[in-house]
Amino acid sequence: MDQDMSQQKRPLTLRDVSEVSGVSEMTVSRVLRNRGDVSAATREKVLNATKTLGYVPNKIAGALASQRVNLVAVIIPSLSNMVFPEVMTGISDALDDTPLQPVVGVTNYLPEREEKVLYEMLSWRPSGVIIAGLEQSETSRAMLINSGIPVVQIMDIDGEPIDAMVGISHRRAGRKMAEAILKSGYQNIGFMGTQMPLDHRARKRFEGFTQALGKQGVEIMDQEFYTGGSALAKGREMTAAMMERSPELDFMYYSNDMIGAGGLLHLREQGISVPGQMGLAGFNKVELIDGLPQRLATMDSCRFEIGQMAAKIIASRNDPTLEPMSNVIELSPKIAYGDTLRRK
Amino acid sequence: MDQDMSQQKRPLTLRDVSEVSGVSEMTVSRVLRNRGDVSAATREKVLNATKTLGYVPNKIAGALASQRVNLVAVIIPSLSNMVFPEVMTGISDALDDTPLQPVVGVTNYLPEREEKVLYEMLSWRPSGVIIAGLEQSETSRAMLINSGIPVVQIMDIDGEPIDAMVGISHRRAGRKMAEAILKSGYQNIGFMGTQMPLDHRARKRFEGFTQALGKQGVEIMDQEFYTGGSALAKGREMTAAMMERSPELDFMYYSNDMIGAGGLLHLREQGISVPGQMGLAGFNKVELIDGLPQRLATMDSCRFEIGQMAAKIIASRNDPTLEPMSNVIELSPKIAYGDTLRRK
DNA sequence: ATGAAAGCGCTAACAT
DNA sequence: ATGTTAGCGCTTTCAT
Repeated sequence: MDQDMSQQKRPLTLRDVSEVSGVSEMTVSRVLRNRGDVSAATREKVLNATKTLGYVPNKIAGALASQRVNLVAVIIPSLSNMVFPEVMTGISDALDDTPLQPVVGVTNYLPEREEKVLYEMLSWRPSGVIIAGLEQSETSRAMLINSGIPVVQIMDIDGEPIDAMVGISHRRAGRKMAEAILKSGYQNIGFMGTQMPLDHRARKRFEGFTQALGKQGVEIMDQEFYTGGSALAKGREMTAAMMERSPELDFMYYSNDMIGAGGLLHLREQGISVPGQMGLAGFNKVELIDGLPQRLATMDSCRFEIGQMAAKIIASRNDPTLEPMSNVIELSPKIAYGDTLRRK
Repeated sequence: MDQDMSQQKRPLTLRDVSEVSGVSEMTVSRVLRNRGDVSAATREKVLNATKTLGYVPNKIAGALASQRVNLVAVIIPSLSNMVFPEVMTGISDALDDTPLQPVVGVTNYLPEREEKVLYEMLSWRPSGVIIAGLEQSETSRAMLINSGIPVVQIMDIDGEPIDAMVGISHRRAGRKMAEAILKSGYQNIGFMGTQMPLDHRARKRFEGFTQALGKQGVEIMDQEFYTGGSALAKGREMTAAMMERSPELDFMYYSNDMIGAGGLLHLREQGISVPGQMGLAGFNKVELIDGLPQRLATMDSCRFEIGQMAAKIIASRNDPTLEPMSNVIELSPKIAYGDTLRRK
């Protein structure tokens, strides 16, 4: 029963499989990669050997030899944001029928972290890079360009891509929401969101929003920005404070659904009728808040599709048999009116 | 200004840096890794060369040569579960002052996916594996044992580890909650949770819970299990259905905070007083629901610390200068009574 | 303080 | 259908 347990430490190599199965390393390699013609008999032998030995190939060596690494670097600001796990799901989904595998790096919204993570990732020579946002540091841009690796910037398309980009126009999203709100008859509008410098996409939505209001002669009546803490609680607090400050408000636009949900809960507790006395809208369309007493008006940020398309671009660049794809893909988010933005 | 742009494709190698800086590849390598003695002057020259060239080292080659890969494989069932991103945060936190880097693999709760992901990960010969749960398939266990790599199983300690484990006892967690509920005077208890086979830890909590109730002669009065969908909405629906079915209930125990939050919202809308008429408790202590009208009673699952400790174990195994650590670390979750479980 | 040689475990390219 | 030969770009070890 017992094998020779004398030294269990050295990892197995192709050579070991070769010896056990009695064929050359090269043939073993062929079997393992389903390459070239191998007779069913040898194939069998080799597979048996790998199984009984418990051989796991060494991709490090394989990658060095073949100059090919089937990894896609995915660089995102955070995992706790709801949004990014869904992007990941889209990426995994699209990569599932390719040999490519995603590897995640998290930057915590810090440009310096981004540079470090990117450097680490690039040092593995991945087959592609998917990175959130259009605004990277000069250093990061230089690294990406220099690498010669396919790069897809995601989430945002308001700007110039390094290579390819797929996302939505946050400016347009902000504009569309502003127009819908005005059209519904609301006039006294407050805004709540994340502290801007941290979040370019929220900033762009805000810019689009105020711009579209301005075009119709409306100005934001009140605004407030937060950082950190539980978004639900923050939404609650900010909404309370803003109601206090600006009682004439008849609409609250939130830069994300979670703070919007907090606001909604607060208003309902106060007995303020939504969307009658007060309209509300958020952004992202997160499933998480689906069980609230009312469905918050929002706008889909298309994150699953974004991940999917980005991954498909990388895949197409790495497989000449695939259709080449456009380098700029704009997705069009639609307004979900829910129950907190009355329809005109 | 322009360099020779004739061929921008070939990635730079140590050799390129060596030529530009006028020192041997070996010395360049030393500088880049801060190894051995290098004069300040050469150091300077080399660093300049790497900077101007934009050289990024090739870790594939480095890893093959040094037989060392500074990656830690982290294998978790899902990213959209709230819980796991926090584990990741703990891991990153602990790894930040080491040369190690986490790489995430997601299994979607599927044993076959787990095997595949594990195989892929192991083929990169990481310095450690952190994997969620104690129950892996035979194949997965064999791979882990065979690999000779340090393995830390996390989240759960009710069982035998392959190598090391850090987590909480979910059985004990279930028991403690049952005892607290009974002590508070509730007697007619309903349970809602995820479909069991998918989630061993929820199952263990349930077992501990019913066992502790049984000890005091109490049986679960009603129970319901769900899969998929928005947890908040599910909690709402299940709670409504259960109230209908079993109007005598005076306590609802939820296997996670999100469905508990849904239940809470539903009950409040129905005008049922919590925790007077009905007590509630969840599990996990997720910050996400902090802004609800009442704080749900819950139990901290210690996920940040779990990630941290697991990462520290891996780090200590890879660095002989670090203190060796215990292979079994049990964390003790505390009950947070919140506003939905009255204190006796 | 610096350099030269060997080889990590695979695969590409060429035999046979 | 199978085997042989050279590396891939680094780091280890040993010289100098």
